[in-house]
Order: sequence, then structure tokens, then C-alpha cells
Amino acid sequence: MFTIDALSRQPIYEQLISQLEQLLLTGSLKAGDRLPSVRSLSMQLSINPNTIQKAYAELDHRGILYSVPGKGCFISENAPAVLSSYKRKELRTLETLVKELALAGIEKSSILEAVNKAYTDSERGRTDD
Amino acid sequence: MFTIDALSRQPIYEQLISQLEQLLLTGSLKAGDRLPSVRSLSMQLSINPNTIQKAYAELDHRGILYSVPGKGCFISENAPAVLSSYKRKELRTLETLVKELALAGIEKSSILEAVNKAYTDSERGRTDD
Amino acid sequence: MFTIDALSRQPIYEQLISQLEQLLLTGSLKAGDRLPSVRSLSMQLSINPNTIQKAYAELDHRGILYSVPGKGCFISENAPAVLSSYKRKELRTLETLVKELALAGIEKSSILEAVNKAYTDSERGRTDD
Amino acid sequence: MFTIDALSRQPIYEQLISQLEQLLLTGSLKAGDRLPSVRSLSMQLSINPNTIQKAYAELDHRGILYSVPGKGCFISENAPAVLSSYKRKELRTLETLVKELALAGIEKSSILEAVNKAYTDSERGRTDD
DNA sequence: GTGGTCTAGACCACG
DNA sequence: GTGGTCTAGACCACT
Repeated sequence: MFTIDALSRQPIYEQLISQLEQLLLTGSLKAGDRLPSVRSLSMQLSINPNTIQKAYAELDHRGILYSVPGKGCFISENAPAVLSSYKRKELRTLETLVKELALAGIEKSSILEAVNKAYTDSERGRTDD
Repeated sequence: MFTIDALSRQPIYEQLISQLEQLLLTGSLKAGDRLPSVRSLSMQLSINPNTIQKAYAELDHRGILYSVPGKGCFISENAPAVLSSYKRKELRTLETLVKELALAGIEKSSILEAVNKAYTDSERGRTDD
Repeated sequence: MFTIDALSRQPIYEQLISQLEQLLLTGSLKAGDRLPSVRSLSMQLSINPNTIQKAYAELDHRGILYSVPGKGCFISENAPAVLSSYKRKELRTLETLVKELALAGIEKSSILEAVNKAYTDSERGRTDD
Repeated sequence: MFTIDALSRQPIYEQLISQLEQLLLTGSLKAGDRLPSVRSLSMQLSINPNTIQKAYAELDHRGILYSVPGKGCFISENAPAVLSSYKRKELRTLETLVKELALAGIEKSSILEAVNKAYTDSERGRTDD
């Protein structure tokens, strides 16, 4: 369900968050679904339980999941909406990145080509599911 | 010349590197230009000299500037070429970002619009100099 | 494991780099091996942790080791290849040194004798491991 | 008479020393010859007089030249002998360098080739004078 | 004055 | 515990 790269500079808990977001966006996880318990996931991934806990807490804080003590963690109802608005902020990140590339002398055609390629790649991946 | 956000998660020395790269790309700094001395910049920004030193050392290592002990730091001749090839790698960053946005349900038109806007903004800024 | 000469003109962090390279070349360190932690090594050598950090960072930058925050520093898989290509540049250093010796009136036979002695010494040391 | 590289990491005063040694070894300078005055040389090379002074002082200390206040600096009688013995120490440097190259996996043939090339290059240069 | 190195000691994020 | 960053302040060599 999750694959973590212990050597990455990106913290493991952030990797977990990203991958859980992806699972939501691709529809593999839906509102109300129960997430693996901290303990089981920590054993499965050979990761410190604190790290799982940190990822869940962050997603809880964002309103993407809620935890029921003694029962487990569940995807919240409005997770997709929260996630979408959260990601929409990244359009600004995209803009600053494009500006940098433009200043660096990268041709507009190269940028648009990369964007188109990435977008269609992503769509193909989703319809394949 | 530089603006530092001490609260940012991005290390100060990386902020300095990024901003110095921007100054190069916008033409504010050219090959042969002398950079502010480690001490003067540290006082101006209220930052420890070691932090400036670290930024300069990294840029020296990349071939973007060269330091002459006792004289100062200077923009190297091939800085633009080094910088361009360096930034070109960020096209891949762009691709992964676009893929995320696509998965988040952002419409392709929104993405392309943002890209176009950012690119033309950047170009206008450059020709205005 | 390391010996530091604080009075040397060669910076301590460079001494560490050189010695670590030697340990790699002699086979005392192999790919995947974990290096002493910054703190433990600093205490053992009575050296400031920052100095160790600087040496490790440089070797990380060269691809000889990789650091995993929270875990430690490890010899990278392609360390030998990186090191070999890096050292090959020193053939030019050898040439300039020989030229100086030649100008100084040192006989060619003395030079060749020294080279042969050093090379066979080194080989004997390696096969003795 | 001298060419200095202001961008080199090697201090200017060491560059001066090396080049003066070369002039001695090639016979361009002989015992009793008068060296350029600190002032004239500093103007000619666009270098701070202190830097020239430092080079001369070091050579004086080694017994290669002596200064006569009010008259100038002169090559001492036993300069060649001093220089030769001084350089002979570099045979040890050569040995350690060769050992490093051997450990790095550089083939003995490559090393010997480099040595031969450098030596004959040097000899040709000397007889051409 | 310059860049470069080092120490002492602190804080942070991560596991 | 780990690596990484930062500050404060010092010393050095060089110009």
C-alpha cells in the first residue's frame, strides 16, 4: 500500500502523506475508509510508530482524516474538497517555477511540452486504474 | 540586494543562493562583478558571517563564482552556462508538480493558463530592464 | 581510526577527507559501511562537530558517502569509482612534481627508484590485508 | 621575468618563490646576481610591495639570497646547493603521491609513463635555453 | 580590509 | 540518538 524510500531527503512522514493523498486522488481510498493501524503499518514498513503517528496527525489536522480512539483512523467525508483546495495552492508554486525556468533561458516550447507530457501521462494513469 | 526570511523552512544559505541566482538571471549581476564581502553582507542582513560563507562556498563549488582570498568573491565568466544547465534539471520538478495537480483534479486549462501567465510575466520583466 | 595534526597547514577537515579516502582505498571501509557519527567522532578526536560535519558534507557532495538525517552517514555504492576518477587527476600533479625535481637536478634514476619503491610498497601493503 | 596568477589558490608570494627557484635551476639567475628591487617589482607586477618583501624574506631565511641594506638583494653563493637539498625532500612527497595513486588503482604503467614524459619534457626545456 | 578555518554551544527535525 | 543549520566570536594567511 505504501512504499517508502529511507534514503530520500524527504522525511518519511511526508512521503506517507503524499502517498496517502495520491491514493485519495486516484480513488483507491474513499470517505469513510479505515486506514491501517499505526502499529500494523509500522511493522509492515519497518518504520518507527512515531513516524506513522506524525503523518496521521498531520492529515487529521488538515481535516483529511479523523481518528476514533480505540477504533482507528478514517477518511473524512470532505477529504476530496480539502485536498483539492490544498493542492490548488500549488498553482502558485507552479507559476514561480515557470518564472525561474523562463529567466534561466528555457524555451517556452520546452516548458509547454513538459507540461503536456506530464498531464497526459497522469490522465492515462488514472483511466488505467 | 537580498531579503532573508529567518522563519522559512528553507535554510538561510539556500535562500541566499537562490536569490543570487535570480540576480544573475535577471542580469543584475554579470560576470566579473564583485560580490559584497562576507562580513559586510553579514552585517547588512544581520546574519552570521559563517552563513554567508557557506552560501558563497557552495556557489564557488558550482563554478558560479570564484573567491580570491584577500580580495573578494567574483562572478565567474561561465556562470550563465552553469546556471542554465543547472536549472534545466528543474523541468523534471515541473513535470512531477503538474502530475500532482492533474491528480488533484485541476483542469488542464487552468494549468496552461498559469504557465502562460507566468512565462509572459517573466519575459515582460526581463525586457523592461 | 583517524589521526589529526592540528598544527598542519592542511585544514583538519581536509585531513579527515584524505584519511577517509585512504581507508576506502585500502579496503578498511566498504560500500554500505556506517561511518562514526559526527558527535562521537568529534569527541573521540577532540574536534568540533562542525569540522567533522564539513568533511562529511564534502564527501557527500562528491558522492563518496550519503547521509541520512536521523540515521547516520554511509559509504555509497559507487564510492570506489568516484574516488578512482577523482584521484586520476592527480597524475597531472605527479607530472609537475617530477618536472620540478628534474629541474632541481635530481637524477632520473633516483626518481624512478623512488616511484618503484613506493608503488611496490603500496601493493605489498594491499595484498597483506 | 615573473608571471603571477592572481586567481590561483597558491599565495602570490609562493608563486614568486617558485618562479625564482625555477630561474635559479634553469641558470637564468646565478650566484651574485642582483634581484629586482621590491619597489620596482611591485610596480611591474601590480602587486603589493609587502608581498614581494615576504617572498624575498623567505628566500633570505632559506639562505638562497641575502639582502644588503641600501644596495638590494643578491643570490647567495651556495644557492644551488641549498635549493637542491631543499628539493630533494620532495622525493618523499613523490613517494606518498605514488602510493596514493597505486591505492587508487592507477596502473603502474600509467604512472611510469607520466614520470618519463614529465622528465624528458623538463630536460628538453632546459637544453633549449 | 579579504576569504578560510575552527571552536563552543545552541536549536531543529527526524527516527 | 542522528544529521543539519545557525550564532558568536576567535585566529590565520594574504593583500
